[in-house]
Amino acid sequence: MEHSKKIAEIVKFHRLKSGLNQKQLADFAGVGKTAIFDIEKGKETVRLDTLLKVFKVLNIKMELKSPLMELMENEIEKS
Amino acid sequence: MEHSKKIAEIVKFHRLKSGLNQKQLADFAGVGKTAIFDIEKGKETVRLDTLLKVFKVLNIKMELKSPLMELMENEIEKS
DNA sequence: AAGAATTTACCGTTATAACGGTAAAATATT
DNA sequence: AATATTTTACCGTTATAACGGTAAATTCTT
Repeated sequence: MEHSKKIAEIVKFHRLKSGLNQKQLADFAGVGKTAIFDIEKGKETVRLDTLLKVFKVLNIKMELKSPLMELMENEIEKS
Repeated sequence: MEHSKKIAEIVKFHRLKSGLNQKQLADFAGVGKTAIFDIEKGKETVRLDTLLKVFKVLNIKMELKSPLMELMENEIEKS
């Protein structure tokens, strides 16, 4: 499954579990109703800040992982 | 630290470890040089697809986490 | 220190994300 | 089945992301 489809599923699931409709989630997140609709339809071209506002309301955390990541954390703590 | 600053750091670190300059990374990712510059400056308003193209080149994976997530995976495997 | 490479910054142009309004379609409720 | 709620879809407007060009500032190399 592509990334945005997974995001779509996750957002919709969390919204429903929170007992919100699209408009309510939009208002809580401070975005337009269209943004929620688009995200849940798997739109790839949403802006990061829009997505993050929605994640915040739904208590979803974004993590980045890579083989180099622990190496990076070591270098940062040295600084 | 805010989200986009962390993203900025991570992208820059990975780019340098890959031995690429901003233009080269931009070309590999199929985005403009300005996009890399903006991401590394912590711009929040980048588009998701732009960010994901860059992540792909740098072998960075995006994961979403939440308390509800395992519940969701269970429900999906039932379907 | 001089020169080369890279990054930062600004610009004008183009494409389009975000928005709210509206209405039809789909879903849920009674 | 009828009604209410929610979602989907389309629209026109506005704001701005993405882009490449350019040049100044910074960093790296010799």
